[in-house]
Amino acid sequence: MSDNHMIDEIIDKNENLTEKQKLILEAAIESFAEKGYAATSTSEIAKKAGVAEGTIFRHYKTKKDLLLSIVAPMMAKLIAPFVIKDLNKVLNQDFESLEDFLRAMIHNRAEFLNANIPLFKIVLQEIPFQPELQKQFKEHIAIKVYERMEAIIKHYQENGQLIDLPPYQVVRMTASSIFGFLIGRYLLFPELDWDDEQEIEATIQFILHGLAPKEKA
Amino acid sequence: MSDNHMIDEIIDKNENLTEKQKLILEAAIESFAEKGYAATSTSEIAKKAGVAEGTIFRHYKTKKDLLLSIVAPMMAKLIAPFVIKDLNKVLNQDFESLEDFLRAMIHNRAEFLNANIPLFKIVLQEIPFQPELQKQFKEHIAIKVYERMEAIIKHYQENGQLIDLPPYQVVRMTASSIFGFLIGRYLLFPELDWDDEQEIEATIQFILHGLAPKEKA
Amino acid sequence: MSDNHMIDEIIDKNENLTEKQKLILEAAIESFAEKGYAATSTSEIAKKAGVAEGTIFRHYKTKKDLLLSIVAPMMAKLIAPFVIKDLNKVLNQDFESLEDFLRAMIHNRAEFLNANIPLFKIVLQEIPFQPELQKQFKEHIAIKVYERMEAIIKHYQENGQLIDLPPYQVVRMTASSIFGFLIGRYLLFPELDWDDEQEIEATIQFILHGLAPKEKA
Amino acid sequence: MSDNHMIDEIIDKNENLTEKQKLILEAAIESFAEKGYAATSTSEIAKKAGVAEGTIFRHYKTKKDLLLSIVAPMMAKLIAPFVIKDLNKVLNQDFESLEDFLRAMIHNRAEFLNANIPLFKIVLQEIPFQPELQKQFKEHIAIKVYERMEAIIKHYQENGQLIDLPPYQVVRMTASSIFGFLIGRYLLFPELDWDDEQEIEATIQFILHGLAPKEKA
DNA sequence: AATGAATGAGGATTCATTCAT
DNA sequence: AATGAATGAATCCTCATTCAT
Repeated sequence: MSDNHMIDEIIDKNENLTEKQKLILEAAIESFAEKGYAATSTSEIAKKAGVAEGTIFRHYKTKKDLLLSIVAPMMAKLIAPFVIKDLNKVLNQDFESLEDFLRAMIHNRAEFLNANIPLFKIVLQEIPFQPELQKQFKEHIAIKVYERMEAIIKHYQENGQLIDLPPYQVVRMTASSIFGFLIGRYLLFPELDWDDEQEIEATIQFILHGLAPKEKA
Repeated sequence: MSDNHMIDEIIDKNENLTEKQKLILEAAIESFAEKGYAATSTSEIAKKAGVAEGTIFRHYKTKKDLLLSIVAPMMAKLIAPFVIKDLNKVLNQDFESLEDFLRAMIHNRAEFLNANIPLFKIVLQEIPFQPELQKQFKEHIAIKVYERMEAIIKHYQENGQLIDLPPYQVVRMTASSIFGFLIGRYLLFPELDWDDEQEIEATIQFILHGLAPKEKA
Repeated sequence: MSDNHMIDEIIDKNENLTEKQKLILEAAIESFAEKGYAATSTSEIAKKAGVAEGTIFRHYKTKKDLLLSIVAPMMAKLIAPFVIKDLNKVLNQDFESLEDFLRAMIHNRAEFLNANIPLFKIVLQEIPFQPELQKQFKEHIAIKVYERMEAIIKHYQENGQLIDLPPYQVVRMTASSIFGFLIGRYLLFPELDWDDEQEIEATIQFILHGLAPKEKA
Repeated sequence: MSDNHMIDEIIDKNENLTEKQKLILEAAIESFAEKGYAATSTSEIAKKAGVAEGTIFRHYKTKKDLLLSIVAPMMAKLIAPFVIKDLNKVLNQDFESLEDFLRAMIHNRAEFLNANIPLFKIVLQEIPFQPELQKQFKEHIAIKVYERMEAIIKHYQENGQLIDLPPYQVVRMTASSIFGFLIGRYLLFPELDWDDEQEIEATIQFILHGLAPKEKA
């Protein structure tokens, strides 16, 4: 809940930024999300932001710089809860059941994404084409986050709440289910009526049953 | 197996196409998949295809035309098995168990995608930006395919093999799990060693358990 | 006389060039000579040539390419008479006296430059800033040409027509005198009335006396 | 010796200049000499000088102003020794022989240029493109200086030390020889080992012999 | 069917200059 | 005096598209 509204955070509350710079970032996020990075022109961003085109380049050396200055903090924030130092401790104390942990995590990240849909779209769409982003993604998500998740998974496997699959499979299946929901909810069919609580609950149950330990005879 | 190798099918075996046209399509697919539609120039495609720049426009009125002529048949083929007329019949006879049906479907589509990764990438990446594609996607996938799936889901729900959730949720969870695997397998970490049989089997079990009907007292 | 009119030769008579390409070269030469390479814009060249700006870049990858395609052949032609294979032979037979040789050379090169003043200006003005040109200049002029001149100088020193200074000094003084005349004549004060024959003759006499062998007692 | 080190004089010792102004001039001289006026940006100068971009324009209304404020005093200093009021008197008393006069002049100007190579480069390179400079050059060099030289030349012609050519030819040949040396020495081949004393002496002898009066029968 | 020269609008970026602080 | 953010025109260059051959 506390780290929602990335756009606010990386833009409005950032006192290092000029007024114009904020306008540029807002305009860039909107356009990149809507038409993609490559199909958005800097003149278009300038016009939307109400600044001169030169102003963009005073603050961001290149157009790609502008993109990275938007996406990099988003990726950092996106994975932040997975890399807080005392995730493990918190875990043992607060979430005795996997179900509660899953529920907390999903709610937390869903709220975060819900508050940052355009940024999320940009990240999803540009990672395949921007090697810098891929590098960041692999280094942070695939390594730091994965390490944490592995520990947590082993913890729940040891106390018998989780099937004994290789951790990466557990991660893949959980992540697929969660992102599958979020992508359907926010990117594919945002115009439909969604009962978020119920959808999340169903997703949690799906994961839990899908990953339930095998019954022993 | 039979409908694999889209690229071959929509290019090499298509006798309506000039030799040059085939070269253009191959070059375009390669470049679009690698750098994205917007970031690929027609002159680049011409060079890679070894044809004159003008030749592209003799066959495709615009660059977008070229994209659509690549993506539209791919989308059609992708969903083909779900819209064959006698899917339902085949179903009743061939797949008494949901597990067998799922296994057959996943194998079939995974092979298809495996044989058409660049095309799959293009579809995934361009749908968000091309309204024409979105329209096709929604009309075909979300409607035709969904109708079929709904029938099949109801069938398995009626004979007690499937949890009693709204069909769209069943579709979402199943699709998430399958695409989650495929995206990880082919797009995110293609360089890793994957034991495809085992991964698919684990995915099937995850879906089956996740969607197993509630045990009745 | 035969190799005058470089502009004609590198432009009008070159059948490899498009009509437009010729217009571009003419316009570029005129503008570069008048305002310098850096201060001439490609849009200006296009306008003067009556072609679209893009046309320039279809034929010359970059603006610098355009410059080099103008200057390189000029430099080659400029030094051509000094590197013809049988310069030495011709020399012995045709020019028994240093005076005749000097007169022939000066007339020849003066006519050449007279016919190519804008190109000569471009060469002079851009060499200090274009490393590629400096390289060409040093490799061709300073080495190939110098070797030839050295042989000729030694020849005239041996038969007692030339002072016994190091060849590079002889070259420097001769070149200074000739270029000094040409620069004054064509670049600094082209608007004055010059009696070319008389000026050249005076220059030749200046060089000859300046480089006359010391009288022996 | 006394008027060497123009850069020092027009910059460091000039108490009218702010500290920042001095930094700007130094940076501008370095950049203009290296890349040419047109190819040097004001932001580059600002960066090299360690001042804000705006600071340049506080002191120099335009970029061209900055150039002129560098070049004009250089041109003035360059010709200063030729326009001192009592050059003629000094002449009669101090330099009975043309040779001594030439030697003194060459040494003096060579030292001056040696101490101001970048400024000299800028003057040479920008005169062809800056009408203001051409005007100054013609008015001062070609007129004031030329008048003095004419008087001196006539003086030495009258006392039989100099050939009876039109003074402008004498000037041209002398100037060519001297500048020919300086350009070779400082601009074309500064990396070679030069024995300055010997080169200057040879140049003087070349001029003297080249301009020696015809022997009378 | 195929070419490739030609186009001119539009691309990202740099420029000299201004002005509020 | 000095700053540096802001400007928008101009920079070089690329683009998708056209058309005569």
